[in-house]
Order: sequence, then structure tokens, then C-alpha cells
Amino acid sequence: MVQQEVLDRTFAALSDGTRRQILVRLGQGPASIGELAEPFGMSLTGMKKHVHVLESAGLVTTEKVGRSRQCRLGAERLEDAMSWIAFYQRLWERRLDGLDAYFTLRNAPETDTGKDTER
Amino acid sequence: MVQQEVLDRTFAALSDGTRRQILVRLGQGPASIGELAEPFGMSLTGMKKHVHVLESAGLVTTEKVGRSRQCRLGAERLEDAMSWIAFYQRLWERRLDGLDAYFTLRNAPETDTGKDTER
DNA sequence: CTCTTGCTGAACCATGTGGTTCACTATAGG
DNA sequence: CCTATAGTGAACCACATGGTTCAGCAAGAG
Repeated sequence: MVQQEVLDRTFAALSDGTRRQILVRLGQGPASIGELAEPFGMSLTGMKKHVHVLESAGLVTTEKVGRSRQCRLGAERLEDAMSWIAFYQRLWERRLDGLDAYFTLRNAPETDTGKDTER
Repeated sequence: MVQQEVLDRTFAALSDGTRRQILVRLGQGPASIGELAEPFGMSLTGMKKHVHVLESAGLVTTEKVGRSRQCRLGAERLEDAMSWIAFYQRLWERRLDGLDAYFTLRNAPETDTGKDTER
């Protein structure tokens, strides 16, 4: 299913609030390491590490221009992550189909064993 | 936007391939710690840690029944994660609207500077 | 050439992660 | 009561993370 490592890196990159904010910031246009670091009151070194994590997940691309480094959103559209989650959603919604259906349905308001009633 | 900590824990929980497989397994019905650990050749203690991570992210709920512990999919539908990603997708698709539009469009097949031409 | 600015790399630190083993508790079954 | 089974908790380990400081190095500005 896709490639485990890709999902690993993508989800790990997204698991930090600072990095998610960086992505949002870059959505408004490219920025240098310094420009990214400033609103967080973070050292340049610290910010560079975050950018590196995002870059190795394909979420950001960077290019050295002059003495500055331009960071912008990368080619990774999060499609793999999105489709994994979508797969999980379907799985979740059908989780009553298994052997535990009986136990779960005992608590349901109606004993309509037919189609999923939008619950 | 939602709650940073929720997203942190959710994405972090998903960033491990073993845990994603556990979720898929639980999609087929509830299982005990031992049943979950067996296919991975992992110790019970190790599996319990994974389950704990998933549980504190709301992705799994557990209940002690007898000397066994039943694990099943939790109430967290991944909707927060899904909607954050969806937000990011929109942001990504509109990333040409910024000041960098010029540079990006120079590489575009046509120099149509009008509406977004479906890329 | 000199100075400032922006990034980079190494070293360090505290904490978290993914896993183990070992000792222990608690339940199920004779 | 006795024993096998299922999980739990503490301790440990190697390594990753998120951050720092400090010492460079490269590019612009004068």
C-alpha cells in the first residue's frame, strides 16, 4: 500500500504544530529560513531542522539563492496521506460488519440491521 | 484551528507503520493485545505501548475483560486530520496566487496569465 | 579589503520512541 | 490449592526529536 516509509515521513512531518504552521506560511509564498524563524522566535538552526524534515518528506523544496535560502511548498500534495486516511474512514464506517456487530448494535437506538442509516 | 495537540497526537500515532497496520487489523473486528502482537512477532509489552499511543490519540478504545484486554477502533474518525489535509490541499493548489506566480509561470507551457488554467 | 548578514555544521542537552527482558499480578481451569 | 495464561510495570537500551549555543563560511554593501 503506497510505500510505508513515505507515509511514515509524511505523517511524522505533520505531527508537529510548528511544521504545520510553516506549511501554511509557505502557502502564502516562498520565504527564507530567517523569515520563517522570526515569527516563532526560534534560532535559524532550529528552523533549518524543521525545514529539513519537511523537505525530506517532500512537502517543501528549497534552493540556495545568494546567501539566502528560498523555501517553498514542494510537489508532495499529501495525496498518499489523504488516501490512507480515506481508506481508514471507509474501514471505520464498516467496522460494524465484523463479528462485534451484535455487541455494538445492542446499544444502537434502533435495531435496523439493514443499510447504514447515516447514524 | 481545531486543537494543535489533537492533531499532534493523531499524526504522530499514524506516523508508524506498525500502528497503521494495527488500525487496519482492528477494522476487521476487536482483538486482544496478544492477538495484535502475534503477527508482528512482538512482545506483549511492546504491543501494549503501541495500543496506548493509539488510545491516547482516540483512535482505539480498550476494555479489560477477564484477564484479556479487548481493543477496538475508537471514536476518532480522523476527521480533524482529514480536514487539515484538505485545507492544505486547497492551499497547495492556490500557491501560484502569490508573488512567486511569475517565476512559476515562466515554466508553464502557456503564458496565459488569466485564470488558473487547471494547471 | 572589511564588515555585516544569513545560513550552516558540530556539539550538546533533555525528552520521547520503539523495542527488549524480568518480575509480578490477576484470572481461568482443573 | 495449583498451574498455566494474559497482561502490566519498571528498568534498560539505542536512537530520534526539538531545541540550544558557538564557531565558521559565503555573499552583499561600502
